[in-house]
Amino acid sequence: MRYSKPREIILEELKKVKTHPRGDELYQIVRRSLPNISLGTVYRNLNLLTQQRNVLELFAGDFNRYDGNTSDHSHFLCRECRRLWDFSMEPQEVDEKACELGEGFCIEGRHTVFHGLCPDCGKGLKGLSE
Amino acid sequence: MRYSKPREIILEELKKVKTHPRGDELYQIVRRSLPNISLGTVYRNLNLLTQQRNVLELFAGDFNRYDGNTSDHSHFLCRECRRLWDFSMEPQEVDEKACELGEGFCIEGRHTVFHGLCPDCGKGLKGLSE
DNA sequence: TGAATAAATAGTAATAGTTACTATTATTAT
DNA sequence: ATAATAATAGTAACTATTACTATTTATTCA
Repeated sequence: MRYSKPREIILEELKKVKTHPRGDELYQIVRRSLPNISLGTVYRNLNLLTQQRNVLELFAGDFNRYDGNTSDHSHFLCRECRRLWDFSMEPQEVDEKACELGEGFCIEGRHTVFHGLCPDCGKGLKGLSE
Repeated sequence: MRYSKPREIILEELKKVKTHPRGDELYQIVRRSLPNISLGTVYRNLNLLTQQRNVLELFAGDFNRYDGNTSDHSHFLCRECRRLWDFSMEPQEVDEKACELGEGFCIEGRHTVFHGLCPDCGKGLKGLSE
């Protein structure tokens, strides 16, 4: 993969923001540094950076969101306002049935999605160890 | 909320399928029983049923998917084929760094989203206990 | 250096999942 | 039954995302 200035700035700006912007929201941010950047360039590079694991693609709420923080952490999605919060609590620490009113978050449930390669798509990989 | 035949069949059909269909996919399924049903009706009712917690809205992969099984369970998203699998393993059981080649699933990571009400939106609720 | 190459981009059009709208139909209460 | 109104069918509109193409730009190698 070849170096590109737009890609460098896209990653840089994503790492700066604490929220989890959608592609088009990040486009608006990046446009402040690169007024002529194209929306497609942002999306294309977000997909690239996701594949390289330089950014995290979050499927939560309604649209794809991107997170420049690739370290393992959870999120909290409010069913009312649809905001996506960073959430440091580990899944196993939380009694999901209880409304954690003390913390201010009323946790109604959780959903864990593992990701990687399924048996079909991981076949080539499996071959390496055989 | 008033009874409606379409809604009854939408829920019934969703509970039948083992996969996690998108709204439009479920529409195709329901059309076999109700040929005149409208796509908007399927989406509207999926949103309703989600609010009532009769179905689970899954944000994983790329589009909204719906799960008739509201019991607590995880999913596995393949980054290659984008299929979403049911996954019985509990988050805490899995060493995410290891490729679980024995099981056939190569787990590269996980993402947990808690859901409920954030401090702002849960204010009314908090008032009850004060 | 400086062409040759091919990857990446800008700008735009197209795609597709989802929602909004409106006239009509169907459910419920009186 | 009849009134009130929630839900629907059908369609149009919306919007996040992707595809396409001519152009620009980074890299290679003579």
